[in-house]
Amino acid sequence: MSFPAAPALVDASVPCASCGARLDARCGAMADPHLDHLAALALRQTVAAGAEFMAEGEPAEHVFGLTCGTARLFKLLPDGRRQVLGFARAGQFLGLASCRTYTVSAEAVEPVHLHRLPRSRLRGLLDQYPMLERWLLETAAYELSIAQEQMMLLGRKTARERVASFLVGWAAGGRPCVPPLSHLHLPMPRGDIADYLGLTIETVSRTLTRLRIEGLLAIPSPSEIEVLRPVALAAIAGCNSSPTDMMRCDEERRQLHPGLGLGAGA
Amino acid sequence: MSFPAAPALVDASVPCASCGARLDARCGAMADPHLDHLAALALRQTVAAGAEFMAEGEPAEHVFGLTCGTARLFKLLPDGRRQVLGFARAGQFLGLASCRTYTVSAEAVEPVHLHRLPRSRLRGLLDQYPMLERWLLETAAYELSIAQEQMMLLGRKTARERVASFLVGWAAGGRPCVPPLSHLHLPMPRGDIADYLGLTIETVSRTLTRLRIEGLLAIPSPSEIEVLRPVALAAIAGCNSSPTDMMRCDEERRQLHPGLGLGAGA
DNA sequence: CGACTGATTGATTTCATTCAAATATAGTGG
DNA sequence: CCACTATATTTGAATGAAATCAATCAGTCG
Repeated sequence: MSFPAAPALVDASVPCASCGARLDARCGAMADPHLDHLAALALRQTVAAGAEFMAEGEPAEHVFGLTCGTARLFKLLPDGRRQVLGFARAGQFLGLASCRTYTVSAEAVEPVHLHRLPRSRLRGLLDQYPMLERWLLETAAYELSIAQEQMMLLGRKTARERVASFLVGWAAGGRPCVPPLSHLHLPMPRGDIADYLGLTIETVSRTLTRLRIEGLLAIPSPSEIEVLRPVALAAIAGCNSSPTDMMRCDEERRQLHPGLGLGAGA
Repeated sequence: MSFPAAPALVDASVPCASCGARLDARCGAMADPHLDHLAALALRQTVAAGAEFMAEGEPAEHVFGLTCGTARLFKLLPDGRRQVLGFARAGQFLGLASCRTYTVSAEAVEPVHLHRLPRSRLRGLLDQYPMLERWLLETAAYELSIAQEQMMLLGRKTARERVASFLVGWAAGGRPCVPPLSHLHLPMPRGDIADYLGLTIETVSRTLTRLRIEGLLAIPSPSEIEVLRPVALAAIAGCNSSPTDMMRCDEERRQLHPGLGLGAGA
């Protein structure tokens, strides 16, 4: 709806906008040897900004591993209302559905590099590398806890709290490692943020403006946000999903699987 | 908050309100041989209505398998606002957290029978039975898709659509098998439903009344609801999460793991 | 039978949405 | 390089759906 008709998948010669890498380069994620093997079996692909590469209801024939860029995961209601379920970044897996068809759609927010692995091959890999299955299980459990935190946000938080939570989460997000960034780059438009937070574009904009006026943020451009008072922002976001909690949680994950930082996918 | 202080865990001599079974009986779920083995290693326990048996933030020392009754899973904000994440019924697993502490709390809505398995033993079982891990992974992926559907509901549906979705989901829920029941028993109070749908008690009540006046429902008592026009109700609920979709999805799961019908847990 | 809890109904308020307009930003072709 | 167009964002005013505040009603239990 909010986005132009997908111009289909695109070739690889253009360097990735956010990391400069090309198709054959890996952007630093997926350092685990099992995942190297997995990557070797996968097709590499570049997806143009705005293009859909996974569609709710379509046969779930592949799993995807993002190596570069940002994607939005979403569902639509018949009348066009959209819920953005999360933003996937380098290192994340998509398409681990439990049934024959995808349950969510995914589009590139900015040009995305990904590995496309046929589901049939994944089955074989799982048999070959039991640790991979354990890792996927932990990842799925982690995704679930993220989704539950978002349910808390959508069901019970105010607009102000939602926007603050989003910024705090995005700051900690891609690199879950300490410390949360104070300068945020938001590659997605306001409409994506609104649909992620269960708000409208106008409310997101107004709320950001208010946080700016109150001196918590600076907003040099719509896609660049400077967090001036991170502690105050985290306080508004609510004690749950605080950087501290999430970091501790992520820390444990990293000890199990060094070199990886995963987030919300499906 | 909304519930009395948990009167701690209770002994086993009282028969389960909803199934009549006692501690040593299994209520028909967990027919899979691996799960039989799992059950043999677990402590059996009865939890009184209103009692909390899993607490967000506490060390995640056990996983739980419900054999009888209904539990609510929830998270709290510091100021007491509550989000109910789901209702667990017989056959569901709880406590498959990705980090050292539980990320959600669980309370019995009505008296609950459960198996309490030390996490350390689960680790061993996973090594012993690779299929169990695969099954858990599929379950987690399924839970995730349920959570995403709920995010759609919380972020983008109206009160009317939320209540309709809840009723449709509950009708299909416990027994995902066809056909959805027309007579629903709701063991949880209105406050639980409100906190599950991101609404207030009053709005839930008003909405149910309106659906009753419009001839879609009959409400002989607060906990008993008769669905008079299931198709119309499903239409209000929205095409997504329609009985048809969910049933197809569940059907696939059942082919993989006969004798089990799992739902939303964490 | 009162006292208590949970559910329903009513009156009013409020926060976010909707409708509408202005402003900023990015992209394109002359 | 700049005017011009299209798109995204911000801001403003009015509306509305659900929340809040406040009784009333209906079961339960000692």
